[in-house]
Amino acid sequence: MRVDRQPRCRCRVGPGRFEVRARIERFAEPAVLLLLAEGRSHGYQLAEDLEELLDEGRVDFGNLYRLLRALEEEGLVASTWSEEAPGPQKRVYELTGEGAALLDAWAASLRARSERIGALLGRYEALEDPVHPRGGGIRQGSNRSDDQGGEP
Amino acid sequence: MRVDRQPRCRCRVGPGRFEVRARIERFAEPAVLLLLAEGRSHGYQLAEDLEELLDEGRVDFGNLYRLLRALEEEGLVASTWSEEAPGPQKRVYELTGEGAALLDAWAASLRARSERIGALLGRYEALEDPVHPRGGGIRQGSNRSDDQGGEP
DNA sequence: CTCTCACCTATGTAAGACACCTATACTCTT
DNA sequence: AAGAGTATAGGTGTCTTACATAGGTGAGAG
Repeated sequence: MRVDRQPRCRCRVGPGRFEVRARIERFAEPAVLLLLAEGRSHGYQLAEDLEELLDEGRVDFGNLYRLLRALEEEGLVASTWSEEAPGPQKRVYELTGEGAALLDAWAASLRARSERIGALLGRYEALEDPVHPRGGGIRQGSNRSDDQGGEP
Repeated sequence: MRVDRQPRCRCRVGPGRFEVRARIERFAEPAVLLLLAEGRSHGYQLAEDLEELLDEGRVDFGNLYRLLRALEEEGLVASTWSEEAPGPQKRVYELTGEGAALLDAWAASLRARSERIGALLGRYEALEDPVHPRGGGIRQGSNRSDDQGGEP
């Protein structure tokens, strides 16, 4: 009964090798709002479009449907059960004015965050030290993890 | 006994007005690693530098110290109590080789994430609809939040 | 007809990240 | 002695989310 939870942000996959997923909290929200701004859609379809837009692994259906219902409760999206559908029932969502305003706020915040990331990356690039494998090298020497038990 | 917790990601501050904080999860970690790559430092000093680097509100000391201890436990940073200090004792941290490798991984992931944000913003800009107050307008009509109880 | 499978929606749970709060101790000024 | 600034640390509740499970519909296969 293996668990092997995928780590939320990062994990070490070997000596000097790490997997990092820089995730934006609640990033699914602006993504969904954008997709709905581009046109009405239903949960399952949104999940497929999100997969392409977010470029992460598979989207979690459970959380997506929860998000959609929460958005509706807040009046940011509105839904109706599709009538003309031949297949199983679909709850079709569309953006409200409030939802569009929230998308605007998200866009502004994302732009600002992107600039902050750029600033950090700029300082990272400016490091001239021998520090930096630049190609994912190992270089794990100088691990002086001794003597830190020496509180005077 | 007011609580008024600052919202984690976003909150509505009025009709059609939202405050959004697009946060990167665990963003303090690459920031701390970068600061230590630029030079050894101690917790309190890091907090001040982080404030400038992250451009968010005040940094939470409790979580920062917890992060530093966790990083040390993983061998990503190493600490010693400063001897020559005139003030109260400081635990001075420096980056290890493993820590530098993690910083590299973070940088790569942040770059990728930044591109994803750019892609989303590009599609956002491409919206030609009447949707978009562009100046934080209200426009909250069409909130057709009725009839969604009509499951056939 | 029944079975499987793809489509579509939904709830439960636990781990992880974090905002907010409190506590301790040292140093220097007033 | 009191107070402010520096420096480190532990506690806790809430939000976000990865993973698990469940139920309903329609189409095609056996």
